[in-house]
Amino acid sequence: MFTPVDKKRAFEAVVQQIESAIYAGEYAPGDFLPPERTLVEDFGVGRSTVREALRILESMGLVRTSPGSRSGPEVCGSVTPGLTRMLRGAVRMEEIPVVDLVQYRIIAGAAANRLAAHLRTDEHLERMEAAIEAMEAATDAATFAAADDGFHVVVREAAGNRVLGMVGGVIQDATLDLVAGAVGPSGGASRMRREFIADHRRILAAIAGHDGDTAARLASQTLYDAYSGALDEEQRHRLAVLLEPDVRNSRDH
Amino acid sequence: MFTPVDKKRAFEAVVQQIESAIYAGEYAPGDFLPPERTLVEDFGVGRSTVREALRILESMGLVRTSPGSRSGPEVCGSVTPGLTRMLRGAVRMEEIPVVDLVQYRIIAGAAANRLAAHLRTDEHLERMEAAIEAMEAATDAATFAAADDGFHVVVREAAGNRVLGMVGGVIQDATLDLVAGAVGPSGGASRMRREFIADHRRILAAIAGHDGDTAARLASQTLYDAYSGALDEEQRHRLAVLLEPDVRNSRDH
DNA sequence: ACCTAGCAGCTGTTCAGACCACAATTCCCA
DNA sequence: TGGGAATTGTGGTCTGAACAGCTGCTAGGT
Repeated sequence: MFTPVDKKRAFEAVVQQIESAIYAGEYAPGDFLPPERTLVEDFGVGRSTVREALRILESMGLVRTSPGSRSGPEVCGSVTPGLTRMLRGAVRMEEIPVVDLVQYRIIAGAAANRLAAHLRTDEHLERMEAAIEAMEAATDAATFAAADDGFHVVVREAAGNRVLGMVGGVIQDATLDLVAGAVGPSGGASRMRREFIADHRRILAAIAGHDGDTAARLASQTLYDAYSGALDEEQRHRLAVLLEPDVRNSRDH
Repeated sequence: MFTPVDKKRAFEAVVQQIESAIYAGEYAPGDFLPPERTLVEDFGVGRSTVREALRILESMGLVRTSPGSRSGPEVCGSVTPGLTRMLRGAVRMEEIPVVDLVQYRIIAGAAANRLAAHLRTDEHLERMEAAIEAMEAATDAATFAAADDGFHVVVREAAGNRVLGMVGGVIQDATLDLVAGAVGPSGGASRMRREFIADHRRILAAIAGHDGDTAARLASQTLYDAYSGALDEEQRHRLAVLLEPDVRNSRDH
């Protein structure tokens, strides 16, 4: 019946006020908050309180501070770096298994490719083609992974779903080092890499042909092939469930 | 050629050291960091620097501080609440169109139901049944929406994917007021509500029968039916794309 | 008139010291 | 032996100060 009374710490109240102001649109990305010393007067708190609040907002990716500015902390638009950082931390804390990330990529990737097949413009196709050519031209694993990254960015952009785009980007960033290690172990063994590129060409062809089913299926399969090597049997099963429709209805109960 | 020199701020170095120590397992969840004043001596920095670092770690969900403790900041076990909080803020700030949210719910809901059909336990089924009964017993729209919410929570839990669960929860919260307005306009017109409940029963039956395909298809259709009334023709098309496999390959190019 | 070097002011960053509120611990007295 | 009061260590807050970096203006020279 009783709601727990929130004994707010001062800096939390400051965080909430600034956060609300940003979410309410009073400060657009690129705008500047008042300087710290002004915020001290406005909020009626001490300097350290304001600074701790700003540190929190900065770690959330809402604002950015840089010395020498004449205008105060800058409100920045993208929160994704902070999200990526925290997600990586969650993975490192073993709070989120890697297989969950891969599974999510398969789910979201299939949907994004399906949507992209319906909604893509010719400009998207050109950029996908450019990304594939960058993959072919890559000499080291990092560049290759970055090019692959670029391809999927364009796909998500073509899909036109903001949630899919934002979350997908974060998950992709968090798994970036995985794909680098999985597909291209630096020099040699470029067969897997060529196969990987060929997969992307097939996906591109399906998207170009407005064939959402094929694009989704190929994208899922390619992701599965790229990551399955690093997973054990039970984890692979959890991924394989997503690849093909069930053919057995209420059989294995 | 030259890489930008990273002029670290003092508190960032402190954050990194503590963060690494936690990730390295030197501090297990439940352990206590040294008190602030001790950290001041260890790092050779001022108290405010240590405090700003602790605020960042706290906003990431890694540590938790409470006044009066005799042991210092506590290392938290779960980073997920912080991640969820930040994701929720990001969704709010991005001003994501409603159709994108619904589209995402269809995508993620289908996948979650498919996975749940394979991985659910009997306990999950009981809780889903309880949620449906709560929907039947609901008298006002808010309670009804909350019960529906609870059903999907169990489904995501049964699906066993942390990312899907977390993102799905945030998006569901963002659309909670929508379903309340769409399905049950308070009193009267309970036909739509009964149909909605019947849909959930069918989904539950499919999950109980390990029929992932049917569960996914029903879940997508139910969501579409619930929300499509609030959308215009072009938006409905973007949703309908996800409902059934393409039967037309490279036809409408 | 134009350009440039230098200066002043504002910004964030860090430090030191002090005080308060709070909770756990300890100690003393009934 | 039990309970309450004093102690102690903790986080939370504030103040004042000094420093470093950037910006924008200004004064000087060309």
